[in-house]
Amino acid sequence: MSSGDNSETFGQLLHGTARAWRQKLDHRLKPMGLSQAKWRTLMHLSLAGDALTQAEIAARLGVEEPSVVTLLHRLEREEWITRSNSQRDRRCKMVLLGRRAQRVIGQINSSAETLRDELMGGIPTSDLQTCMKVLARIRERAEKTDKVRSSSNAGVSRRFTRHNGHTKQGNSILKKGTFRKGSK
Amino acid sequence: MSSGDNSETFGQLLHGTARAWRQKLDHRLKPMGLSQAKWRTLMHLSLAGDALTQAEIAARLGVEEPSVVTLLHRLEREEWITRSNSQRDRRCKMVLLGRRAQRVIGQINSSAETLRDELMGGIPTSDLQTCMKVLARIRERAEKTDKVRSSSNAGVSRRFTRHNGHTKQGNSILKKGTFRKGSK
DNA sequence: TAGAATTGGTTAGCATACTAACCAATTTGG
DNA sequence: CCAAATTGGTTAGTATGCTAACCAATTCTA
Repeated sequence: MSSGDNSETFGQLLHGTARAWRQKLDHRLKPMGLSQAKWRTLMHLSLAGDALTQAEIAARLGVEEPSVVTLLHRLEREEWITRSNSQRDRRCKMVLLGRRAQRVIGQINSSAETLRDELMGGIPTSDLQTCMKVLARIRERAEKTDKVRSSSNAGVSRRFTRHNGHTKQGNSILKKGTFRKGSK
Repeated sequence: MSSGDNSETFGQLLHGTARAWRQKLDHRLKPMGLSQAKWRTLMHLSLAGDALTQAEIAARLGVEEPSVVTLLHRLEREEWITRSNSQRDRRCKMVLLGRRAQRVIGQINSSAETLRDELMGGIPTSDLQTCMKVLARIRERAEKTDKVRSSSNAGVSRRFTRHNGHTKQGNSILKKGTFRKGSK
């Protein structure tokens, strides 16, 4: 019981605010067939002005790659984006804004911007800056990986678990690990 | 382009911070078989010190009732809580902390509190207060229902859609609406 | 240059939250 | 008192995000 034990925890407030904002934006973008997640993806593609790989998109969105896969599937199905194989690296798929997106991207962004202004308008700039400073500091700490104490068994255990055995091809040799935990 | 066009939008920062916090807490609570959503539910039950209805829980968590249903199912399956029918109101289910939860609730809360201190420690109290003030103001605005302009057709359209036709019993008469949008 | 490690992408399975639509029970207004 | 409205809870379907495990391609290294 050290710091914020007033009526509401800082964490509650933080999450509640983020949730309310997301909900509001989702609601505004819905008539255009979008949502916050989709809009953010398109926005980053638009900002980049160029094709991006899925890994780059994941990094910019701040989410994991598997999450991006489904997201891009939906965006592709609705023809917001196009995916093609890279020439230089056959592992990569290059993601491009489709025509449909290019046409309405401005309108979409301005919706998000209007909301931003509605929500933050009238709040003193210095307060906003303080707030952002605090948030940035908290996020920075939260993103630091917990000291994991991986002393004894590092990459050893759990090598034969296979909780779902979907070995598409008949390979019988396990490739072992490939851990990739704190990628960055 | 009025307010926050620096390197990162306020919204991005807000969501990123909330996400990082949640992830971190989930990670810490995982060894105890919990997650943020579950922990918050147990915490509110513990604070109340008494049985709560599902609607009350939803309100305190700040989520919709259908979300609570699944959440409570999981908590019940894992024996963190108990549900029983209310005597006074046969519609209600009273939710109680199970023994398992009562035993470890303190430990769980202190985990969350430790994290809170780690993330917010060293930040000037006045900065934190400014930040909370800003967040509260933003949330308040975001939670206000968008003026919906429901002038012409209010409860009329979309009455025969039935995108999923799961009429458990054979009733052929539609009960129509029961809208309940901005309940509070 | 061959094997190991890394990197990009995917699938399966799960957690969390939503909306729309529904039933059952209770309250309310004529 | 009875019909209408409201309230508590549920189900179906979907969106978004995660981790674990995997394949294919590329890069690194001994």
